[in-house]
Amino acid sequence: MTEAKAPDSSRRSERSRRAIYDAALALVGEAGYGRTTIEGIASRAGVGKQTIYRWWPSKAAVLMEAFLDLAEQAAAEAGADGAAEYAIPDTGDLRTDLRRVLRATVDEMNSPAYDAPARALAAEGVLDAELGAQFVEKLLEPQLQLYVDRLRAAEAAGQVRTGLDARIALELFVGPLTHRWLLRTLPLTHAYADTVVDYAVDGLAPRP
Amino acid sequence: MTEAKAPDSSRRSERSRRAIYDAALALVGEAGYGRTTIEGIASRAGVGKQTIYRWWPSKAAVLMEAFLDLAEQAAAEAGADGAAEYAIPDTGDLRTDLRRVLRATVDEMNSPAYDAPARALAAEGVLDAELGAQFVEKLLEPQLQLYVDRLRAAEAAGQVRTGLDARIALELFVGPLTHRWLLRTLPLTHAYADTVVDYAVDGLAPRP
Amino acid sequence: MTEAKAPDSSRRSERSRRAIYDAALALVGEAGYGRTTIEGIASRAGVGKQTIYRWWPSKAAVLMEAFLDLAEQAAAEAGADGAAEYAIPDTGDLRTDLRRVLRATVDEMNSPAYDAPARALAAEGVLDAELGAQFVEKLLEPQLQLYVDRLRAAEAAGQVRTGLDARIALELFVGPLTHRWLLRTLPLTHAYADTVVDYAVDGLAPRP
Amino acid sequence: MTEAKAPDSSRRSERSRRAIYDAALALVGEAGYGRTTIEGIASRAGVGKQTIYRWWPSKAAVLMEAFLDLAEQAAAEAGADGAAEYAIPDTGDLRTDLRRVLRATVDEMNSPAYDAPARALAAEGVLDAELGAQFVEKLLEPQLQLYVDRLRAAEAAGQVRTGLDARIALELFVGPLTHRWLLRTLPLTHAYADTVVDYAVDGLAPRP
DNA sequence: CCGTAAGCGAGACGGTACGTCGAGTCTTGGG
DNA sequence: CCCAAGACTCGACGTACCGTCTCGCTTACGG
Repeated sequence: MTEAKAPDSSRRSERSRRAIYDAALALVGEAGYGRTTIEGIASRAGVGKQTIYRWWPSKAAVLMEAFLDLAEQAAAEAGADGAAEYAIPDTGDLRTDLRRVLRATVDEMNSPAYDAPARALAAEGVLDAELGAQFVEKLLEPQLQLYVDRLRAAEAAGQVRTGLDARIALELFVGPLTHRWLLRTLPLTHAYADTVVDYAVDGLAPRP
Repeated sequence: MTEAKAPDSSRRSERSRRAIYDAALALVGEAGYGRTTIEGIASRAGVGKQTIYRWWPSKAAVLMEAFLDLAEQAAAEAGADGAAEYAIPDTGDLRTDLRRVLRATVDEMNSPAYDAPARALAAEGVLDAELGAQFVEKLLEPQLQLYVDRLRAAEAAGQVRTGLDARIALELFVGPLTHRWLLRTLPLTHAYADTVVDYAVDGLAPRP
Repeated sequence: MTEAKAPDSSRRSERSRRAIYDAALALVGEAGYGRTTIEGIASRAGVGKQTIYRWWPSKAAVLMEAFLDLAEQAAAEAGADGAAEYAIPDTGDLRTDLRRVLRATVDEMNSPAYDAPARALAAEGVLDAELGAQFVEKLLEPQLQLYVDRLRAAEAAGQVRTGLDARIALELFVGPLTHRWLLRTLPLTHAYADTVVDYAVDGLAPRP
Repeated sequence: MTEAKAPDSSRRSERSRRAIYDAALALVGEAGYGRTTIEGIASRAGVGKQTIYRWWPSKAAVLMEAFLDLAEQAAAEAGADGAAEYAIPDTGDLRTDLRRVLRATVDEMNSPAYDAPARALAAEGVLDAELGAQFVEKLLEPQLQLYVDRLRAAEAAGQVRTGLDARIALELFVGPLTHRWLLRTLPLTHAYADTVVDYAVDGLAPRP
C-alpha cells in the first residue's frame, strides 16, 4: 500500500468529530458552500485545522460525512419506535404511495436545513466524479433501492407491466423532482409531485 | 442607478473576447472547472486580468458566455443550410421523434467537449441561484420550449391526452436523462433513452 | 539562468518598502527576533505577505536591508554637513583616536535600538553562512576597512611597527568588544574599551 | 515554590538520555540547527516527545547538555591518563604556550563535529540572554579561567606588566579568534593564531 | 510478590506560522 | 480609453512543529 500513514482512529476525539460536523453544517447553511472554508469550520468547531486534515481529504468530504451523520441521526430517531428501518409504504395502491413519498421529498427539498448541504454535495459531486460516486453510493442509492422494492411489489400485484425495468422506471419519479430542485426551473410543489406521479404511473401500467 | 462605471463596449477588443472564450473552454476541458482560474485564462489568452474583470463578473460568467458562444456557432453551422432555427422533428409519431431527440441528447452528454463546460455551469448554477437562473434562461429554457411545442402538436394530433401539462410532461423525458448525467448513477445509453421514451410516452397517452 | 521570475523592481512600492523596514525593526526591538514573524511584519506594515516574499527570501534578509537602510540614513544625516563620508579620526595620536572610536562602539552596542537588530542579524549570520557573508560584506567590512586605513596611517607615522598586518591588528580592538557584546561575558564599558586600546596599541608599537 | 511537579530523576531512562544526545548532535550536524526539530530528535532517538519535554525546556537546552556531555566525554578520555584536569601548559615561555593553545582552538573551530553544535549554541545564546548565560558559565568561563591562571603565573614570573587585568587581557587572544570563527570574516589558520599571539603578548609586556 | 505509580513510546490534540496561490483592485506605459 | 502586464492587499490553502494531553506498556518499589 502507498498510504502515507493512517492515523489511529481508536484515539480519535469524538468531541471534535461532532463539533466539526455541527460547524460544517451550520456554516454551509449560513454562508453557503463557497464561502465555507476549512479554517472557518476549524475555528467554529474550536479545533485545529490539522484535526480536519487528519481525518478528511477535502471540505466536501467533511460535509458529506456531516450530512450522512445527520441522516443517520434522523433515521435513528424515526426508527426508534421499533418500526421497520425505512421503506416506501405499501397500501396496495401504487399511485397513493408514491404521491406520499414524492410529496415528502418535495418538502425535504424545500427545507433549508436539508437544501443547503445536499445542494452543496450534489454540486460538488457533479464536478468531482469520485465524490459524486460516494454521494450516490451512500446517500442516493439506498433511497433509490426503496423505489425498486416498491415497484417490484407492484409488479407482483399486477399494477405495473411485467418485465418492467425498475431502475429506469424509478427515474420517471425522481428525475423530474431532482431536475426542478437542482436547476430551479419552476417551483417544487405537492401539486407538481402529484402530476408527475400521475403521468409516470400511467406510463408503467400493464400493457392493454 | 449606481453602476460603478460601464465600460465602452464599442471599443471592446473582439480578438481578446474570442481568445478568452477559447482559453476558458480549453482550460475547463483540460484541468477541470475547479482548477481553472481567472489568472490562468488571462495568461492562456494572452490578455490582462483586468480585461476579464472589465467585462465579466465571475469565472462562471465567462464560461457561460463562452459556452453560449459555442452553442451559437454550432447552431449557425447546423442552420447554415437555410432550415428553421432548431426544433424537435415532427414525423407524426411522437415516440419516434422523442427517441431521436433523446438519443442525440445522450450523445451530447457523453461528448467530452460538451460535458466539461456544461457540467461546470450546471454545478455552479446549483450553488449560485443567480447564475443558475441565467443558465436556465439562456441555455435550458430554449431547449425545453421545443419539447413544449412538440407536445402541443401531439396533443392537437390526439397522440397525448388533452389538457396535458406540457411543462411537466417534458420533465419525464429530460429529468431522467439529466439525473443520470449529473449524478452518474448508471450509464447513459441509447437503449436507456429509448426505454425512458417508451414509459413516458405511454404515461401521456390519451386516457382510455 | 534559473531564476523563477524576477519581479519588476521599477514598479516597486516605495511606501510598502519603508513600512516593512519600520515594522521589522520595531517588532525585533519589541518582541525579539524569534518572536518576530513575517506575518507580524506584514500585518504591522499594512502589507500583504506576498509583498514581502516577492522581494526578500527570508525574515533575516528583510531585517538585514532594514538595518542597512537605517545605517544609511544615519550616515546620510551625519554626513549632511558636507564632511567626509566617515572615517576614524586622525589626531596624530593613535591611542586617543581608537579610544574615541571604541567608546562610540561600546555606546552603540549598549543602545537598544542598535542592539536588537544587530544581534539578531549576527546570530542569524552565525548559523547561515550565506547571510553571514552578506552581513560581513555590507555592514562589517566597511567598518573594518576604516581601521585598516587608520592603522596604515599610523604605520606611515611610525607609531606602529612596520610590516604590521593591519587586518589582524584591527581584530585586537574589535574582537574583544564583539566577544563581550555577543557573549555577554562581562559589562561593556568605556573603561573596558580604554584598557583594550591600551594593551593592543602597546602590542602594535614599533619593535625596540 | 510553584514548580509544576518535578519528575523523579532516579527513574530516568539513561538509554533515552543518550539516544537524545546522539540524535540532537547528529541532526544539528547534518541538517543545521534551524532545520533540527524536537519532533525530529524524538523520532530519530526512538523516543516520545514528552520524554524530551519532561527533562528539557527547549531545543537549545537539549543541545547544550548534549554538547556538554560530549565535552565531558572528550575531557574524560583526554584525562584518562591521570593528568591534571586541563590547563594551559606553562613552559615558562608565555608566547609559546599561548601559541599552542590558540592553535588548538583554531583546530577545534575548524572541526565540523565541534563547529556545528557550538555555533548553534553560540547563536542561540546571542539571542537568548538566559541561554547565553548558561553557555558562558558552563562552557566558556571554565576555559577563560585557564587563561586567567596562566596570565597570573606570567605576571608572577615578570613576563607581563604588573597590575594587568587578566580578564581583559585574555580577550586579546580569544576575542579575535572568536570574531573570525563566528563571523567568518577571514580564514582561521595557525599563522593567524601565531600573529595574534605575537601582537597581544607584546601588548601585555612589562612597561619599559 | 504483587499492586500501583512513575517513566516511557506513540501520537492526537489546539494552535501559530509557514510559504504559495488566486481573487479582485490599482497603476504604468503603449497604441 | 482600451489593453497587456503585473504589483498590490487580502484571505485561504495545506504543511510543519510547537507544547500539552491522553493512551497502553513496562518496570521498579514499597506495603
